[in-house]
Amino acid sequence: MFSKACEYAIRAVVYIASETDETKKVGIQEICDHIEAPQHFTAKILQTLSRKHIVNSQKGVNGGFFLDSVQKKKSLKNIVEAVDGDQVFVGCGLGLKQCSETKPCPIHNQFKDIRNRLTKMMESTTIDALAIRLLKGESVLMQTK
Amino acid sequence: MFSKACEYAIRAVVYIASETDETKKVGIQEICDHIEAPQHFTAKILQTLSRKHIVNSQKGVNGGFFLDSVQKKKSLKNIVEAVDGDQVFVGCGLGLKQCSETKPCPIHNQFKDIRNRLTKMMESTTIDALAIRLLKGESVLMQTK
DNA sequence: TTAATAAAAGACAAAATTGTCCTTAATTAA
DNA sequence: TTAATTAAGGACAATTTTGTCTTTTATTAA
Repeated sequence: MFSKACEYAIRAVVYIASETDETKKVGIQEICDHIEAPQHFTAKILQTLSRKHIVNSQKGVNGGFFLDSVQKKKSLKNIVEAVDGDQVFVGCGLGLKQCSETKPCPIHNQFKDIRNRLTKMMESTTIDALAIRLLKGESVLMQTK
Repeated sequence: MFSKACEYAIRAVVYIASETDETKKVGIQEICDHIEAPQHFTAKILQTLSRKHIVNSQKGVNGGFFLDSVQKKKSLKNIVEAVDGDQVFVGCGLGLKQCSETKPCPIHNQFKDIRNRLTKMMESTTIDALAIRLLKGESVLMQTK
């Protein structure tokens, strides 16, 4: 469904949201320790997200990544689009470039419904909602406890 | 969502279903011409599907690929599982190996719903239903007209 | 039996994705 | 101002996916 990069991105952002605000940051090492993701690869992904203002970063002593209150209100869809693009939300299920209502692929209508539901789900799920549940211990980000 | 291999697989199988039966076959060249897929790559995929009895194949003069009436009644889910495996139907949205009801990832429930709907959709969509619509001109398999 | 045909199979090659390592730039505490 | 710290950035490597080409095997029509 999503690329590895996108999976790491969502996990990293939710973790950052759960641990930071305008006054408190976390470093890449701590992030990756808590989401079990490759450090340098994840750092690259967070660079992208930082450039797109989905996360904030600060270099130097006491630097790190953080999300402010505005960023925490954003939806998961923003993260996915920043990392994987929008094909998962709008693309044809069979990879046809010109799939449309007038020239539909064989599964056009069925697939459109799934895609639209996925889109709505990702739009209506906010980063902070997930961060709060994580803090309550109602969800996990690591493969192994 | 699906790999390129899986997209080609579905397109190829629907085309084969629309053109063949126990008495009539199509060759790999004709298949690929009609679904705009790379010939040798698609041939490999069809070998896999043939080994898994999702399509039939016959070597030699007047050989080719075909689907019998039993195979045409199968669902798309079989094709996807044969090519991409079952992760798209059962895997965690964030790539956690140990995501479960008791240790859910942050989007576990929302994602499970999407996954289940996708599964049902692919289970309830049969190859012959798509082949029939294709024959009626109600859907297309090519990128360009 | 032979020649033609068509899928199977294997060897590669290209491209994309994933992952690692090292250097650079920015920041701050001392 | 200096040293320590931390993200940014670039180069590169490994792996996976996608795609191509050639040879082999099976089948059948002549």
